[in-house]
Amino acid sequence: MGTISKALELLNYFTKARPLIGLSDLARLAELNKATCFRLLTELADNGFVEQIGTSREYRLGPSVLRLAALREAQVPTREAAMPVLQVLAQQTGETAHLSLLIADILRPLAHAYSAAHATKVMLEDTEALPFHATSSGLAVLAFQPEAFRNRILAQPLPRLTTSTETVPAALRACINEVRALGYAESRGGYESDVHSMAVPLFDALGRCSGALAVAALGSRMGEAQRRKIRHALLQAGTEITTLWGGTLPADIATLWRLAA
Amino acid sequence: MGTISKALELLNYFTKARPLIGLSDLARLAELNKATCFRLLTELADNGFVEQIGTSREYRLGPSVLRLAALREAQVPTREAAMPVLQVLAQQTGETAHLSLLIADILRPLAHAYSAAHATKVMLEDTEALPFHATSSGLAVLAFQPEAFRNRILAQPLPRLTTSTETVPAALRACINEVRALGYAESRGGYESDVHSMAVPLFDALGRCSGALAVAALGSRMGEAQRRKIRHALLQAGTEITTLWGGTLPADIATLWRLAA
DNA sequence: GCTTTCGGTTTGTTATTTGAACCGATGGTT
DNA sequence: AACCATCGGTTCAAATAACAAACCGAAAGC
Repeated sequence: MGTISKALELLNYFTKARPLIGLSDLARLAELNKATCFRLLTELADNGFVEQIGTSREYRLGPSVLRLAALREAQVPTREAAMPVLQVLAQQTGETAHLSLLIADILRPLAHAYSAAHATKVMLEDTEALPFHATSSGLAVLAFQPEAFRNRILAQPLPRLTTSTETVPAALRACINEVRALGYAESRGGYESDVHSMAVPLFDALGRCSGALAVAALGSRMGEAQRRKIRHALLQAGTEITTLWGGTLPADIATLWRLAA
Repeated sequence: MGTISKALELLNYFTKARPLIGLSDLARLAELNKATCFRLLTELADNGFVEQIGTSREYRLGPSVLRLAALREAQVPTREAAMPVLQVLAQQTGETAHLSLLIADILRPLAHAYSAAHATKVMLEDTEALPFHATSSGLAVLAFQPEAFRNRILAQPLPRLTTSTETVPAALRACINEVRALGYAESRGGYESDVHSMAVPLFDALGRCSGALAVAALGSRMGEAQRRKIRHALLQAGTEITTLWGGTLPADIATLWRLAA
């Protein structure tokens, strides 16, 4: 791995749950030599990608990312365009809606919207990456990636997160085929035991699946009527976001979604 | 300069006016060998900081920056917090308000708001960096930096952008002293000949000046009454944003602003 | 006051980065 | 159709920057 990747990877250790990291900590997390980590950090800091917080000497993400993100959104309004649709989706279904993006082989939540309908809801403030094998979003994305990508993911260790987590590659491939046949994915407690979720893939302008849109509900609220409602809202919102992104649904998905709607 | 800085600097060449850049172009812009540039770009692409646009093979900013920016805003709500204040400022003054951040020794516009009051307004869609010596924002920031920083900037070439641009370091130092004495900066056509602007410095939680807030007006509309109005609105908005940032105004500035308000 | 850990620095060794030349493909010009 | 320039991308010896371990002084815990 090159130096640049190492430096950029450092940025990934900053999370909502852990916004400040000290040099030694970060070196340990990234499994780097302290001197190396220091050099990487100072160079990142020189460019405004991290900054040091006065007294404690810890590091946090810097202001450079703001400018770049504003630029990216201006050119490809990803988050901004999806946000209102996400909110409507949460409100329509009464559950938590969230959108994830496939970035460098990792599926990362980018935005979410909560519903006020229930006192209990699925929270995902601190989720940093969604496991492909254990979430509906993961399966939805996996189903529409090149075979090589799927193989790479399924060859990795697939941790059993709950008693319901499917961890057998062959079984997961069967799930994935089903996702392709249905046009959406479903997970019943595969990630957290009492969370039931449904997801649809999202496509970019080149027809590649670049993310997923999901609704995560408490398992106890997930009756057949609710599933139908969620599926319907999800397919509609998925179409909408893909359109807003200037994306194109693969013909078969477009057909499936139209029939189900 | 290290490899990381070279790579991160590549990201700076993407602008609103130039969102897509080809390999050879970028290599020329950054004055890098094409092979080097290619390696940097692929590593950036591996991490989602740039991506290649299908057919044309040009590069653009990638989705990674979105995630990082969302994280940064969650911890330090810079842009989001300032935006509404900026809009009010534009509306109150009837002119263009903009906010810039000091990032790695460069003053970069981060957000702006236009007023609907006049058919003619100052646009700054494509501005990527504000020269310190020729803009009110630049002078406002410069006035509250460590002496070493000022020296560094004033030792660089100071291009004459208009006939009104002040380019003599000694004269600029006098201007800067005046800015410190007044608590705000002013530029009359130093950047663009028919644009007159006023700016105040913004401070972070450690009392360091980390940016500037400015109102840019057409010179023809800048009478004494308008100047007073802008100054008043600017000082108020500057106080507000600094507060929202959890920042602290230096005691002397706080006094100056209170007296002028 | 002892020990650990912190952020940061120094050093010689090592491995990565670099840049000129080179590809095949593409697209305009004559 | 022959030509030429330029594109994105690749190769490989030479140069340079990254690396790990040991070391600092300062602060914190005990």
